Amino acid sequence: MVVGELTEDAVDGLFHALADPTRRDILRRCAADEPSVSRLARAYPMSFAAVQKHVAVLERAGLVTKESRGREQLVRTDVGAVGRARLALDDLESTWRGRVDRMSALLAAGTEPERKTSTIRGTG
Amino acid sequence: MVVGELTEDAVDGLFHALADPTRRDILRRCAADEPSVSRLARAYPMSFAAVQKHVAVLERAGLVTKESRGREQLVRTDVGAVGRARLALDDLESTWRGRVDRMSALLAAGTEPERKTSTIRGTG
DNA sequence: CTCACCTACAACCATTTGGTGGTAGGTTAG
DNA sequence: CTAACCTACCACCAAATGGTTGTAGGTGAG
Repeated sequence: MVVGELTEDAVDGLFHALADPTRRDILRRCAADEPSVSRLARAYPMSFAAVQKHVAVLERAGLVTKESRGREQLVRTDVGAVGRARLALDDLESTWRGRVDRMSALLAAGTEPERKTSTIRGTG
Repeated sequence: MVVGELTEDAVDGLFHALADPTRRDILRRCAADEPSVSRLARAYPMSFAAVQKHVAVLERAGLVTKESRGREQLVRTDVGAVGRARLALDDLESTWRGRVDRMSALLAAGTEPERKTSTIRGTG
């Protein structure tokens, strides 16, 4: 039992969303700032609709959330969602690492001061 | 090997290769075992050529290696490569962790340590 | 109200992807 | 040698992706 919350489709969407440099840049921008979609769009050499689609892909993957503020939609990166991608990698690795190694990884994570500000929630 | 040498293209290839359930399953199989391409192909409800393409995608991403043994090509998962994907996620996270940390410091020094949703113009 | 702006959504197009089959070359067995 | 097998590579096709433009609706300012 590893990532019970993450279905194969969810992992597909997660990695697919991450497999694009524009989308990864959007993630960086919307983690440091909280721009509207149109302001985001001005940062890239493509149309507003194209950026809108990228944001939609990220939103479907659960990597960003949108918050209505007036006539704008503020986009913000869900920091914990990247933790879900990490869990998907853990799940992959656990296959060939075995349970003992996995447990030691958990122990190592416990002894080290991991980030507390980004709670890794399996619930999406 | 320094891992900071991950180019954007490399990250693209990594995540794209991981964004497919068949390819992820191939990774699991070829980490536990070291099957030939044809034996691998028999495990999936698709043609040999299709599986061959999936293996090629994984190989280009550096996730598996092929070893010639007679007339066969044994496929094996490069365990360290998944670590590279993890580092790509680390890179993503570190970007905004640093910036968020800096912004928090600025906010703490200047005004109340609340979110930046506090009044922007006027004091309300 | 009008005007400007932001957003969502549709239609459309070029390219890529994921699948198919077929063919050619190399290797092991008989 | 022939036969059987494994692999690489080709052409082809349907579907998805990434981009474009255009249109319609909602919101804020004057």
